[in-house]
Amino acid sequence: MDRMSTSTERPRSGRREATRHRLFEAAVGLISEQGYGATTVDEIAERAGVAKGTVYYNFGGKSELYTALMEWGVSRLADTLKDAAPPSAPPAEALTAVLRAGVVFIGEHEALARLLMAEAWRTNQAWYATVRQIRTEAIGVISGQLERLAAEGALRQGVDTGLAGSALFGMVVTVALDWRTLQPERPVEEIHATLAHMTDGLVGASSSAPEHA
Amino acid sequence: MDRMSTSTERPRSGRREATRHRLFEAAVGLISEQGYGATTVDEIAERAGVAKGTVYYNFGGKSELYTALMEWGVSRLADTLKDAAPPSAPPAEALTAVLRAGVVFIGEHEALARLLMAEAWRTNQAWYATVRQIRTEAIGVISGQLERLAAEGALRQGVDTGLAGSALFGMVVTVALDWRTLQPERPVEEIHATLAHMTDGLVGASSSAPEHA
Amino acid sequence: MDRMSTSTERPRSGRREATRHRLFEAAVGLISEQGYGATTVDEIAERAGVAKGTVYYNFGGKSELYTALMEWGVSRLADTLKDAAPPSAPPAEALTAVLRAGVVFIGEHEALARLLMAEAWRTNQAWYATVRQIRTEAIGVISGQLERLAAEGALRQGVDTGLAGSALFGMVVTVALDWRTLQPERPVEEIHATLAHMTDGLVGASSSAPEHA
Amino acid sequence: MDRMSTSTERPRSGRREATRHRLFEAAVGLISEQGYGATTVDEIAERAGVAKGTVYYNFGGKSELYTALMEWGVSRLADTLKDAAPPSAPPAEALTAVLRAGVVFIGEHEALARLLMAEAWRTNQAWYATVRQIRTEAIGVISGQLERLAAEGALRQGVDTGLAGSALFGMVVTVALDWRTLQPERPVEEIHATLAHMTDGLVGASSSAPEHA
DNA sequence: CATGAATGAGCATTCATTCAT
DNA sequence: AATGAATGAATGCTCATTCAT
Repeated sequence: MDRMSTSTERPRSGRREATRHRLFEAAVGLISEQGYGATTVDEIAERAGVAKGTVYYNFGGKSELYTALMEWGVSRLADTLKDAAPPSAPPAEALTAVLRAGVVFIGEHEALARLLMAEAWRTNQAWYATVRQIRTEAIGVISGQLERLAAEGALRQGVDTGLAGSALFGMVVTVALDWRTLQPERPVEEIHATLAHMTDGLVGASSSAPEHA
Repeated sequence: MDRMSTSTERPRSGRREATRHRLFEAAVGLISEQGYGATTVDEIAERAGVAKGTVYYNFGGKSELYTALMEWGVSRLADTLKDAAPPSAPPAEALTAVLRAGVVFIGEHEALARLLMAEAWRTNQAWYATVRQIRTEAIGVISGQLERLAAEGALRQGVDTGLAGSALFGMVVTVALDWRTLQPERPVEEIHATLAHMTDGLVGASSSAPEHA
Repeated sequence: MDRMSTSTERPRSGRREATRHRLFEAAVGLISEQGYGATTVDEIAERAGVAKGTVYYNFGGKSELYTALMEWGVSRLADTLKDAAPPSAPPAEALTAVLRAGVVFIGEHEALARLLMAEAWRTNQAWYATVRQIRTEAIGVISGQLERLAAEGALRQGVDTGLAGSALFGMVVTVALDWRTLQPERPVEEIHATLAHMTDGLVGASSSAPEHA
Repeated sequence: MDRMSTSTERPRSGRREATRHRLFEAAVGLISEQGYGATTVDEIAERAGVAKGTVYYNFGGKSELYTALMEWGVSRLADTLKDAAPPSAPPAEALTAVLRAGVVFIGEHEALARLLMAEAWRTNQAWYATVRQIRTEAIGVISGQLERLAAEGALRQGVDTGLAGSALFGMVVTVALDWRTLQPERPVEEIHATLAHMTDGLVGASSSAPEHA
C-alpha cells in the first residue's frame, strides 16, 4: 500500500519503518523506567499507538525488540563518542572532548543510559553480548585516547589504560545519571568541569606523583 | 536438632530469623544473576530449602522480600565503608582506604553490587527510595573524606564534593564489577592501584593543574 | 459492518459479545450452586468452553465478571416486572400480575434468584451497590402498584408502601425458591394463588374481598 | 475425655467454653459481612483474640466451626419463636406475636439472619441440612399457628399453610433485614405494624378487618 | 489449652504469543 | 501491514491445615 508519501514527515522509510521507530521510542522509555521484566508488550504497543500484534509483526517478539532497541541506541553512542574529537586534536583535549560528549549524550538519552547500566553486568541474559559489545566500543574510544596520551608520555606511569577507560566510563555515566535524576536543573558545564578536574590526576603526568603503598 | 547456641554460628535469632537469613542468601544470588523479574518465588524458596508459603509468611510478598534484602545488604556496605578509615588517619590516606574497602567489598559481594547498579536509576520502583538511600550513604562517606581534604586545602579548587563523591563511587563500582566479570584472576591490588592513580588528580592539589576553560 | 448474518445463530454482537454471553451462562449456574467463593475461574471457563485467559480478557477479573453478571441478569428481572402489567390495568390486577410475573421469572431463573438473595444484605462486598440497586428497582415496581392502590383508596390505611413492597418482594422470592427447591413438581398456579390470597389483606381494604379465578 | 459433665453445657464453662464462645461471636460477624468463603481463619482468630491454632484445637476446622455456629445460633431462633406465644392465646394473636418475635430476634441477631438467608437455598453445601432444618423449624412454628387458625375457620379458604408459612417467614426476614440495613433508626413497632396489616388478608377472612394498636 | 512458624495444594492473575480477519 | 480476540503456561499469592513447643 503506502499510498501517498506526499509530505507528512518522514521523506522515505514507509509505514513500516515509522512503526518500528515509534515502538523503539515507546520501549526505551518504558523499559528504562520499569525494567525489562516489568514492561509488558501491551504497554509498549499502547504507548506507541499500535495494536499488540504489530509488535510481533515487526520484531517477532519482546526480546527481539529489546535486542534491536539496544543495537539501535548503542550505535548512536559509539558514533557520538567517535565523532567527539577530531583526530588532529591533542590527546588531552581529545579525552576531555570525548567525556563531555558522553555527558551530553546521556543528558539527551537518559533512558538508553539507564538501560545500559541496568544490564551491564547481567551476564546470563540473551542480550548480554550486545550490551557488552556496546560498552566495549564506548570504553575503547576512551582507552584509545588514554593510549595516545601514554604514547606522548603524558600519562601517569603504571596506569592500565583498559581499566582506566572502564573507570572513566563508569564515572561519566554515574555522574551524568545522578545529575539528570537528582539535579536536572544544573548546567551541563558544571558537571563536565568536575569530571575534567578528575581526569587531571591521570593526565597531570610525571611531576609530583604521590606515593601509594 | 541442635536448635541453637551450641556453636553453629547464630547464637540467637530463633527459627524465624534463621529462615529469613536463608531466604536472603538465596535471593541475592538468584536475582543478581537473572534479574528481579526473571527470578521466581519458587526458585528462591527452593534454593533456601523452605516451602513457598514461607516466603509470604515471612515477608509478605516478593517485592517486600526484595526491599528487605536491599536494606539488609546495604547496611553492610555502608558499615564497611565507615569502618574503613580510622578517624585519626590523614584525609588522603583515609580516602584511599575507603575506596579500597569498596573494591574489596564488591569483590566479596558481587551479587549485591550488581543489584545496586541495576536499580540505581529506576526511579519508579517501589524500592527506589531504599536503593537511593543506600547509595547516598555510601557516597556520603566518600564525600565526607573529600570535605576533610578540602578543609585542609588539599583538594583541587572548584571541585564539587558531592558530584565528585558520586563520580568516585561510580568509578569504583564500575571498575570492580568489570574486574570480577571480565578478569576475576587479577589481584585486587592492581585494581586498587589504578583507582588510586585516578584520585590523585583531585588530591594532588594546587601544583601543576592544567587549565580548563 | 456486520458482515455475515447468514445464519450461524448470533445475527449481531460479534465474536466478543458471544463469548461474554457464554461466560455469563456458565457463571450463573456454577455460582448459584456453589457460591462465589467456591467457584473457580477454571470451572467457569471450562463450562463456557473458552480458555481461562478469556475471562480476564473480557471482564478483567472474577469479581468484575460477577458484577457484570448481576447487572446483566438483573436488568432482565426489572424489565420483566415492568412489562408484567399494562399501564391501563386496574391497580389490584396489576399488582397480582406483577407478583405472578415474579414467580414465573424465578421459576425460570432460579440461579439468578439464589444469587440475589445470597448477596442481598452482604453490605461490604464490591458488588453490593449493584445488588441493592437491582432490588430497589424490583421493589420499586411493586411499591409503585401499591401507591396506585393507595391513590384509589383501595389500600389499607397506615401501610407504608415502601416497607410493604419489600415485604411482598421477600415473600415472592422466598416462596418461589422454596417451591423450586422443595416441590418443583407443583404447578405454578398453586404458588401464585397462595400469594394472591396474602395480598388481599392489603388490598381488600374494609369492603369486599376481590375474586381470584 | 469430657471431664466435668456436670449437666449438659455451661453453668460454668471454664477457659475452653469461653474461647469457643468468643470464636462464635467473631465468626458470625465476619461471615455475615463477608460470606463464608471470603472469611479466613486468620481473621476469625484475630477478632476473637486467640491464635490460629486455637480454632483447630477447638473445632477441628473451618467448616466444623461454621456448622457448630449455625447450630448454636439456630436453636436460639427456634426457641424464641416457640416461646413467643402462650399456648393459651387465641390463634390470631399468637400469630401476630410470633411474627413480632421474629422481627425482634432479627433486630438483635442481624448477623445470624444474614447468614441464614445467604445459605438458605445453597443446596450442595455441607451444612445445607443444618440450615434447612433450622428454617423448617421456624416455618413450622408459623405454619402451626396458621393451622390453628384454619381449625377455627378463621383462615381464608384455599390457603396452603405450608406455603403460607414460608411466605410469612420470607416476608418477616426480608423486611427485618431491610429495616436494619437501610433504616435502622425506625422503631420496631412500625415494622411490625406493616407486617400485621399484611397478615390480615389471611386471617381477616371474609369479614371485617381486625384492629391493630 | 494454646501457640505461631511452616507448609503446599489450590487459585486468581498476568502476559508473551498466535492467528483469523 | 496491521489488528485484537483468544490462548494457556507460568507465576504470585492465599489460606486451611499441621505440628513442635
